[in-house]
Parts: sequence; C-alpha cells; structure tokens
Amino acid sequence: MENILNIISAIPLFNGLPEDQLNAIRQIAVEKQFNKGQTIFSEGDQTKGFFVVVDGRVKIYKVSSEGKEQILHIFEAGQSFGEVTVFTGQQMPASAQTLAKSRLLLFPRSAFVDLVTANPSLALNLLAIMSKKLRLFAAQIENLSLKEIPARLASYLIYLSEEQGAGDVVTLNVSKGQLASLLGTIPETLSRIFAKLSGQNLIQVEGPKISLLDRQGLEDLAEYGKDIE
Amino acid sequence: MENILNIISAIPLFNGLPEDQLNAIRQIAVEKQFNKGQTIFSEGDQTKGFFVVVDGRVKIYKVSSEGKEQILHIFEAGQSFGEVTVFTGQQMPASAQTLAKSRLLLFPRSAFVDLVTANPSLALNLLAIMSKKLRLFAAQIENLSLKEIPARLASYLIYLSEEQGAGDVVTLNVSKGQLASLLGTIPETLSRIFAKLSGQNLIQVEGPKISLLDRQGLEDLAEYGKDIE
DNA sequence: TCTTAGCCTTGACATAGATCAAAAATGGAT
DNA sequence: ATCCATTTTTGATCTATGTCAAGGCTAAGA
Repeated sequence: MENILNIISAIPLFNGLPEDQLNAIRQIAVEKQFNKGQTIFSEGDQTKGFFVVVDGRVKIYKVSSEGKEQILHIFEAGQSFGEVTVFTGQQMPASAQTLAKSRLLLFPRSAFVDLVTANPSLALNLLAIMSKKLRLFAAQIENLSLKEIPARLASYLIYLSEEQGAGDVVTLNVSKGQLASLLGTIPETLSRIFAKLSGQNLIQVEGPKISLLDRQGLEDLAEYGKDIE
Repeated sequence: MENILNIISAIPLFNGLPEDQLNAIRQIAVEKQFNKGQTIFSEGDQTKGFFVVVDGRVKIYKVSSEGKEQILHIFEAGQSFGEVTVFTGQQMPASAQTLAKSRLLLFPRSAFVDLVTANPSLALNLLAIMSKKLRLFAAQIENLSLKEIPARLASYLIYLSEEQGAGDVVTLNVSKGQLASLLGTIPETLSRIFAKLSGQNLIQVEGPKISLLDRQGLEDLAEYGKDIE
C-alpha cells in the first residue's frame, strides 16, 4: 500500500489543512481501482459519497432516451466529483465512467459530512470548488445555447492550449468521439467542423494533434461565431 | 424601516442559525430596491457580494454576441444568488436583472465570507444550496443538449404545476418571451410549440394560463420526446 | 505482414428550429 | 373607451446540424 497520506495532502481540496485533519481524512478514504471504460455509478443510483481522482480520467455524463450522450465534465488527477449528492443525499444526477485505468479515493457520505462540519476550512475549500463548477456549468449552458459548434470547438482548443501551455500544438486528451459528446454534438458533425476549420487555415489536424495556425482567428470564431466566408 | 431580522430569519439559507448569528447577519445586510427591468449587475462586473431576494423576481442570464439571451435561472423570494463569485472573487460570470419590482438584501463579499468562516452551520447550508444549483444546471445542460424544445416545454409545465400545486391549471410566472429564453429558444418557436401541443390536446392555452389536459402525455413527451403524430 | 475491430471521415439527405417580415392581440396609460 | 407600445402569433423561407449508409484508417494481435 502506497502512501495515501501523500496523495491526500497533494489534493487541492485538502490544501492548507493541519496534519491531524489530513490523518482523519485518510482514515475514511477508501481506495478504488478501475479499468478503462468501467462504470463508477449510474444516474439514479443511491449516493455513494465523494470521489477524488488520484490518477486516470473520469467522465461525468448524461444519456438521452435515444442513447445520445452529453458529457458534463471530465475529471483528472487531483479533481473531485460527487459533491452534489453528499449534502443533499439524493440520487446521483448523472453517470460516471472511467476513460482510462484510474485510481480513485471514495469518501463515504456521512463520514465526509462529519469531517466538513468539523472543519470550516475544508468547508470553505469545498465552497470554492463548487463555485468553480457552477461557473463551468454556466459556461457550458452558454455554449450549448448561444454558440454554434465551430465556436465551441474553437473555445475548447484555446482552452486546451492554455491548459497544456505547450505553444500552438495541442494534443486532444480524449477521443474525437468523446470530444463530440463534450461539445454537445456527434462525431460526424465534429469531423466536418475539423475539416472546415482546416480549410480556413485556422487549424491543422494530424490525428489527435491539432496545430493552432491562427489563434486570433480562433478567438474571433469562439467569441463572435464569425465564420470566414 | 421594516424588520429586516424577520425577513432574514425566514430565508432558507439562514435556517437553524442561533439568534446572535442572525443578528450578525443583519448587521452586514444592505437593503436594495429595484424597479422592474433594472440591471443589478452585468457579466464581467467586479463581484459585489451575495444577494438574497426578499420579494420580486430576478433573472440571471447570458447574452450572445448577436444579442440572443439565455436565462440561467429565475430567483424568487427567499432564494439567493451570486454565491459563485463570493468564494473565488472573480468577475460575475453572468448578468442579473429584475423581472418585477424587487427588494434585495446584499451581503458584501468579505463580511459574508467572514460570517461563513465563523459559522460552520451556515457553510453547510450554503453547500446544500450550491449542490442544488449544480443539479439544476446539470439538468439544464441535459435539456439543451439532449431534448427537443417540445420536451423542454413539457418538463417546464410539469415542474410549474408541482411548484404551484394548483391542480391542472398552471399560470406562467414569466412572459412567454422570457420563457423562450429560459428554454433556450426564441419567442416565435415557443409560440409554435404551444400551438402544436394544443393541437395534440396535451394543453390548452389562455394567455398565461395553461391547462394540462393530458399529464401522462406531457410526461412521456418530456421524457422520451415522442411526439404524437 | 495480414486481419480485425474500433475509430474516423465522407456523402446524400432530412429536419428542427432560426430568421425575417408582418399581422394580431394584449394591457396599461390617457 | 381609445391609443400606443409591447408582446404574441402566423407565414414563408433558410440553415446548421442530425441521420443513415458506406468507406477508409490505424493499431494491436496473430
């Protein structure tokens, strides 16, 4: 067994907590391993608790009655999910599945609530994290409702390039099919839009590597949806 | 000056707080009056603090570069908004405007954070409220991405009827134009869909009064999007 | 190096919903 | 009551994106 304490102390959520609190947290953490493509929970399941991604990648998603999937968010190492039901104790409002082999920590609901109750600083951290999530969801609503798909893709590419900080070549961290689902569309449409933006010399696509050829053009597209004719 | 303390103690967020805390809250509350249609803040504004609706109605919304509006949420008496920036201290991610003459309480940011820090029970209340908002946003993302407009309208009508608990006749609490914006569409389209559902004898529309003629049919439409031919 | 399965792309076509324009209805003010 | 402004509805048309159906690629395993 590896040192869970080290892992815990590196998680943003637990930033700035005193050692004894970290130990208390460690006591209630349950380690879970998942292979790629495994379901962690499904919409409607009873709440299990609060999850932290130690490594790997997890998608949170909804599925329509016709089978179309919308990814709400993809979580990576150090991030947490499942808070939503911890404090209201209802059923999971969405499903979770691993996109890669992943290691998670599960904090069972009631022990975690006790911990937060006893530790105001943890509560404040959680409030900040949830605020950020609300902001991201608001942005996603805006994208879905007010922007066309080329604009959403442009936003995502710019976001990725900031995220990766690696100049003008970004590498998709999910398959194009999953990216379509994250952007609220389907693979065929996404594929056509990649082709279209390439034709406009905004980007160059080589498998999962996308070169941002015209960052200003992409930013205009993301913001104003102005498609070059 | 009316008794702000009474108002405060009736707000769900402040449920279960001891009297001295309520007094502390009252100390930092600033009362604000707005007429119908006034802007409370705009996207990008510096954070002002945390708002509670005493009476009236407030919409939180985003506007696209072409001027289309998407309402994120409508808040009524007893509800609060603006938490998102209080704990991260960034700019407002959306705009707020009154839909009616409204009275609000404003809790300036830093005083409010102090209050929450000092009062774990308040922090837990806030966490529960934010959880609920996350859940609502997730539902809205699902609606926008996975459901067609007739299904969204059916969901909304069912929701309203539960909200109002008044049998099978619901009264829209916003104009149809605003409802269109809430559902992620435009007035023309909404109007056509009202006509279509009327034609299918699912509802009957008389101005802002909608009779739900076939609740089961509406529920099927909301869930499966199956349009009766 | 061949084969297979899972992605991804491309093409032809269908359609929900947007846009533009104008008529009709509603609801306060005067 | 009457008028004006706003909201809602209706009609004709346009377009972005979804659907259905093949093909083509790529990578892992035999």
